[in-house]
Amino acid sequence: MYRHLEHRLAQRLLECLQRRHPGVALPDAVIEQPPKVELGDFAIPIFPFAKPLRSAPLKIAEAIRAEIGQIEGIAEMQVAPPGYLNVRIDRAWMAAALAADQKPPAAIPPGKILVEHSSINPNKAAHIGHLRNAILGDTFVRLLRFAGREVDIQNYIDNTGVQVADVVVGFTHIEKKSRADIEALTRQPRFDYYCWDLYARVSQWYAEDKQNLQARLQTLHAIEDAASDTAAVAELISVAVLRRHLETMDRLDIEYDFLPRESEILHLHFWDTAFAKLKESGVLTFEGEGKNKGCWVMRRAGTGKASSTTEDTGDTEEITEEDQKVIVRSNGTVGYVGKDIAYHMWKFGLLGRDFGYRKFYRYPHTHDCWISSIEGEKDHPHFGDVAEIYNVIDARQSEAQNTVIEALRGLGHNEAADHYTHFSYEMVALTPRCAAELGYTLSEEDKARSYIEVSGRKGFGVKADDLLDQLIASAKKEVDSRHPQVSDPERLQIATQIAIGALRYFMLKYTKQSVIAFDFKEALSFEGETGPYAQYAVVRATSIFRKAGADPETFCKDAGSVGASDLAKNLIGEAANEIWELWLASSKTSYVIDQSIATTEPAYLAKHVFQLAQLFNTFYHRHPILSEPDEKRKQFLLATVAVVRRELIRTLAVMGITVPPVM
RNA sequence: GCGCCCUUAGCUCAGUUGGAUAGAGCGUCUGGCUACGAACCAGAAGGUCGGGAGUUCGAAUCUCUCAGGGCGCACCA
Repeated sequence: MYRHLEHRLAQRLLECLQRRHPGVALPDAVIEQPPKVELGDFAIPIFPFAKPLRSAPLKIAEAIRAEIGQIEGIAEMQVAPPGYLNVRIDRAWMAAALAADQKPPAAIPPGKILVEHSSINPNKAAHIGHLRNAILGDTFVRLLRFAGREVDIQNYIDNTGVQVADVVVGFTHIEKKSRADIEALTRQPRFDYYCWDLYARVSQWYAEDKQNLQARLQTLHAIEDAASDTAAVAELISVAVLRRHLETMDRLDIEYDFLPRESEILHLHFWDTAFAKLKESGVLTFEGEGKNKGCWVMRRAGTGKASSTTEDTGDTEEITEEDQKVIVRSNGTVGYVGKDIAYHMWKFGLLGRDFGYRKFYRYPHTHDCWISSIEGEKDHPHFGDVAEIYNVIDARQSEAQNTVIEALRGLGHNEAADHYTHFSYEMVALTPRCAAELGYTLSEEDKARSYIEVSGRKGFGVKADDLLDQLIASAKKEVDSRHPQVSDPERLQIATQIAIGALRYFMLKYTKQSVIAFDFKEALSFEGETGPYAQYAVVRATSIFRKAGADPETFCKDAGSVGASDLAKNLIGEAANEIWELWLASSKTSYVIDQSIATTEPAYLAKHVFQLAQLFNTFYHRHPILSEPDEKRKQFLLATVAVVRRELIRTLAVMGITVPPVM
């Protein structure tokens, strides 16, 4: 509702000014919130209009106030020095709409959106860095779906790269395991943990003797031949680890629709098709000399002149060696960026080829996750060919991402490039204290740092499942002591919901560009600005209704529970400001979700959820509800609780957080 | 060397398109449970928004500059 009113206000303001001053070019009106509720609900700074209208801000504000006329949902306007127009919402009108859960129609842009996230190398257990990626991506998907968009979720699997090859080397060269041995191991629980340790050992083994790196090269080469035994082993390992990753993410209610794999990009000749187009369009040039002799290269993103300033002749200008990105190596093999270009052409439906598909993993509620395959099943959903994409990939890969975008531009697909968003975020590192707790010896230099980067190669990091286990155990202890009368399975269920709430909120409360310095103490906290804080507010609200013998879901819909006159009586006036703030905050769900999408910043939603919960807790303490003697007043207070509860549950759900019945 | 990002309270971070007195959480100190559950609330202390210059009616926010930190810049992914 808040969003709707804001739009209406902006539109009417513009109309009013245009009527008064026909033909004058005016800046867009900025609508913000006043620092205090006492001042009003919207504040419009009039200063930007002073110059073009050659008049004092206060005078203009006064004129608008007098001439804008009646606006539905707006009660009054006040001019405030030095030049604001403060607008008050018609509180009873807004509250009635909110109580009835009215949703004004919003224009939904057409076209499907593809969100790619997680994309964990299938060679070892997922760690906290991967959790940040998956939680950001999954939350963004939920934001888009809340806004009415159709979304496909993809998780790109690099199953033919060095990382998988390294673990294969570990099994075959260090542990000398047979294919049957490995197959047996993959059936063990948490096979990904086994690989985590083995991967670290392999890195160690390479460091011991550079000759050992020969094994990596041979293995890497053998994997590319789909018929080889090595390829079969790699497939065995990568599929088993991938399955573990899906299980881990499933614990957090994170699901995928499709898992495109690099092996299919290779074997279904996506690259060959892309390569031909890239050569034809001149995006790729062949280097005849220099250090990149024999390679096909393109200009690295962000180097050289902007494409718009180059002459239209399209001559392939010389790219200095420094600015060259090798796409095809001199031995004829294609690198990661090249495969990514082909993949992204496919995403936008620009390649003219498709994957084979088969079912891979079934989520509860009969949702299937599909995986790429060479042959594939006859009937399958249609993937790719989308209007917009978001790639949740950490900030370190921004240059590679931009190179892919530039390749699309070079191919003439500007529209696709414009709808390609690198959803960039910073890594999760460990505080020195946390690293020490994990048993790592730190150099003096490291101790002085504010954070230390995790390293899969060294086996240095916090595994996702371990963190979840710890969170659940910690929450379980609390629930056990608070609710001894509840059955153990139920207590575990509650503890799990709390753990997920804590984890997801923790990963979402930081803005994307902030490096998270991970610390168990903070991550395991259930107090203050945390998920459980918000969950607790809902539990309290639910509890009130339980004791009142009413259903919070239907309370407001039941006709006559709270009449318009009661809303007005309880909401209008200075004394009601505090409760009104709570209603106002509850009205902002769509507004905040729009902002989060437009800025690709889920933290904005997290902040809002916390603020709403905080306002509710304050209200809760100040206003005893069940003991309220005035029955009409009591009904109003209950309606307030019902509305806040509904919006908290809604916004938490967008963050992937559910609320237990008690906690 | 080039490119991107960061520097706000003791610590960890918000601060949306430049707007009214810069905000949270944690920690510290002081209070509040005969309960609509204290995983909570009230209050206190704590800030030259890294330094400097500029643009503007107005700058934590934009520009320039200096200092400090991080991350990229492979025929790796």
